Amino acid sequence: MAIAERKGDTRTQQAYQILKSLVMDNTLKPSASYLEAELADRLGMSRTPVREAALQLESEGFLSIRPRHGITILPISIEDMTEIYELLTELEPYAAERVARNGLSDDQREAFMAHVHAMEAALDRNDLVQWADADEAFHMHLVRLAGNERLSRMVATFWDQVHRARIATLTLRPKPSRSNEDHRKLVDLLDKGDWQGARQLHRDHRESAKNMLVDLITRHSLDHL
Amino acid sequence: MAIAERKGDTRTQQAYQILKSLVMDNTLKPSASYLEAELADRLGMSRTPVREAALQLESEGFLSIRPRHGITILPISIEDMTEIYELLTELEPYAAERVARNGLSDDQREAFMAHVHAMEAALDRNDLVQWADADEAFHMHLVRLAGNERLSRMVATFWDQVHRARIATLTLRPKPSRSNEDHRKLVDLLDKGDWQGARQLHRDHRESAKNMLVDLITRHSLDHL
DNA sequence: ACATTAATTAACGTATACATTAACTTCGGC
DNA sequence: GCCGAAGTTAATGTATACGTTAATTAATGT
Repeated sequence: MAIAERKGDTRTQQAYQILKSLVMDNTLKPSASYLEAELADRLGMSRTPVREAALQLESEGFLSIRPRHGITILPISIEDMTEIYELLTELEPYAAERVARNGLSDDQREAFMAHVHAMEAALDRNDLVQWADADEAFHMHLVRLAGNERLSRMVATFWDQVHRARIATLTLRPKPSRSNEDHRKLVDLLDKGDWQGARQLHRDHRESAKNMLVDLITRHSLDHL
Repeated sequence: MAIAERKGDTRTQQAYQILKSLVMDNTLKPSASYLEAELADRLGMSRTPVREAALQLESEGFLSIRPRHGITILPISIEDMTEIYELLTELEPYAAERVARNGLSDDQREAFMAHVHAMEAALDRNDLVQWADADEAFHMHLVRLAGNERLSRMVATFWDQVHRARIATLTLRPKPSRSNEDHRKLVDLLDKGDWQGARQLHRDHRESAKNMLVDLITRHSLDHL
């Protein structure tokens, strides 16, 4: 069944969005291969926009186009996770520092707190997927406020790349109540303009997230998600 | 005149490499627009590979594809420079830390020193372009040794993006002899495993490079290179 | 002369056609 | 029964064809 048209104007953009979401929500399976024609069929368009979208997604690390083997969805290895989390451990604390240096407007603090509340509410409901969404929204809000366009795009891509792994490990990890606290504290430090504190707190936060995840994946032998 | 074939296997890859170098060496002028057909002609191929390459280059920030206005080479604004240098100021010191933590093999130190010597020799000859090349090679060597593939790619793209601006300002800036010293010192710290020193030194190095360049561009009203 | 609208053009987005070539299959030899 | 070579298939890379639509020009009315 062809998937409904999407807002994105050109077919190439549609293909990009749809394919990316199919990869991220695990509809297209990691390590599996799909032919251009196959995907084109599925999206109800010709190979051209699919190819263009696939090239894009390849350069962002979601899949690999191999001449006779089709389009292969790349599994997420521990090495990938490590690389990405280590970079996020540098980049997000930098964002936190920047935001703290600028201070928060009322609206901005509101937005942060809205995400924190969403996280807490989701956790109360035991809705881990919602929690993960709110968590991601919080982090992206932080990064966007840093005011560096390229930083935002990079961080967004990294989060997208590890999205599958995060979701997959959601039920295996301990309840992230500690994480919620951290977020509250961070907002406080940002608000106070304590950039050193904010940077350090967020760095620790990222580092323990990394350790937790890598550990989890190793212990459960979940390489190549 | 069509440009000679290049090693890259597929025409799309060729187009990517050639277009990128034409942008970087200022053959395709910033702010100027070129039609797909025009570029295809120039490269002696059809629009298809040119389009695919252009999409790639657009996502890397080298140009912008606007429906009826052709492919526009993006000029480098002060904001771009600032964004990029600030990110490099985070990312490269991180690389320095990683490398220092691992220590240097003999080969690795040799490679570093080769680049330092190339920089010094170029400076003696007053060959600023060669100096800039060696400088870039040094930094890329550092980043690659950090062992994070994604980090290498990001940093490489950033250097490529500001390449034009670096070259353009080369003759305006003071002789970079201080910079050469810094590089020597850095190799020393990396070798000794002093990761904190290496990180700090390199951070300062990056920061002053940023300030120098931004200052230069502002003073000479060179926005949008 | 200027503005508004219609007609024209041409660049792009997309589909399709086609040649190339790697993968697979089949067949024959050992 | 297994290995290798020739033949076949099919997926890709690339060119090209084509319809759509924005920009431009022409035309008309005031």
